[in-house]
Amino acid sequence: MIHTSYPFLEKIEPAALVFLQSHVKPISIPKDTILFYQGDVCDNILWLTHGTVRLSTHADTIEEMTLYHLKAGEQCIVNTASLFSNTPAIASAETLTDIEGYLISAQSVKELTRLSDAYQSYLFSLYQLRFEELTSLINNIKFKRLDTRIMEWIERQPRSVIETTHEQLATELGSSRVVISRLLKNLEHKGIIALHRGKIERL
Amino acid sequence: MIHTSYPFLEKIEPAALVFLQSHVKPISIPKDTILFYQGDVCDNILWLTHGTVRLSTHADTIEEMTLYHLKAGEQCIVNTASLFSNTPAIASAETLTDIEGYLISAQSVKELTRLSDAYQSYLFSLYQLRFEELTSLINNIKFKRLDTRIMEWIERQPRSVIETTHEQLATELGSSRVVISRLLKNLEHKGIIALHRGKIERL
DNA sequence: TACTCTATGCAACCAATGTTACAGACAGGA
DNA sequence: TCCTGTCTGTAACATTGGTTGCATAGAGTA
Repeated sequence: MIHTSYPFLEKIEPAALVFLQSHVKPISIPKDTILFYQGDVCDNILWLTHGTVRLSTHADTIEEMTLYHLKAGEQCIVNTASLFSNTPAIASAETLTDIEGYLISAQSVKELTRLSDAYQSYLFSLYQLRFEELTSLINNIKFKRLDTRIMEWIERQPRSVIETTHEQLATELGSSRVVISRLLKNLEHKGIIALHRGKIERL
Repeated sequence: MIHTSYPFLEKIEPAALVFLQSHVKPISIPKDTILFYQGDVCDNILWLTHGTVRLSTHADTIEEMTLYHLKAGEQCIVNTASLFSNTPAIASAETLTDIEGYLISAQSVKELTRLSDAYQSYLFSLYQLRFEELTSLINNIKFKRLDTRIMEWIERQPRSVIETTHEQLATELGSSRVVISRLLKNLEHKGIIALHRGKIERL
């Protein structure tokens, strides 16, 4: 039996729900696990109920940058796109926390899509969300300076004391540790933030 | 009566087809027309049957860059996303050629989505396509040098003699004319291309 | 031909970001 | 306490791309 906050479950058709109950598999995965690599072809779908997953792309080099974060109630679009069109995933997925959720096989997901309009429109709305986020990311990368992007990132965080290292922020924004440290120090001099070991404090 | 190469029409349900025939409006629009601006809320959908439309974002400044090109048989995702969720379009659309197509009102599109599974999966596949393109664009902007991006752009063009100005290529790639000219000249010195007025020749 | 508009070339300079290399500070465990 | 790994600070330098300003070349037309 599924216990989850997935939004489409509220509207799901009875037949689809019955189908689902026998075709999902609960799963727990520890922090810092790679779920799939950019280039893999996915053959099942993760429904995340607890925790966070980070999706990132990299080019030929080691450099990488975060595309978006997957949160509870969301199905990963990269995962979905790879599975449905049987093509290599265009990003890598890595757990940022211990996570819990359900696994659904490719076959079951496709069957569910046939059975449930509610599920289809859920997928559709997810695509729209990610599409907007990616476009906004392109705008940021292309037109905004890195210090501005750092500030906006800081302001997006829920708490004023943010537990992160400069290194982590660097991979999040697709930059290097040294550059981030330098710009953070500037922001501190301007009195906008305070820096501590492993923490950034928004003032 | 609709005459078009839209792929989902081959599989469309009879009832949906009947509905469609009385709810689309043929339209012709000249070259270099803005269809909508970034920030507008779209209230109808364009089905493009002839010509090309360019979708571009800009930040606060005048700088802009091309997100993707819309071709015959494709429905614009930015248009769709804005219409369905009633939110501002995240990009601007401009005709690159004279275009022909059909206009469908917001209401009719929503009705069509209810009536037709074929249409739904068409939309779905379009989202996947654009999603992959955007991710790849992010990768290019972030990790590739401009001369590489120019070369890849040149290689994507169907003919070896490409009719474009440096200025046009600059807005396509989100750069400036001077920089593009400089890098093109380098590529010419390396014997990769030849430059003529208004033309770039791939060697 | 002369005029004009557009496209291209080029030089000098600047700003943003990345790289390399090293030093010092903090925290936890032996 | 000492040791070790991690995190942060900082300087010097390289590179990419953007900007400004001007010169010149091609193409069309009066």
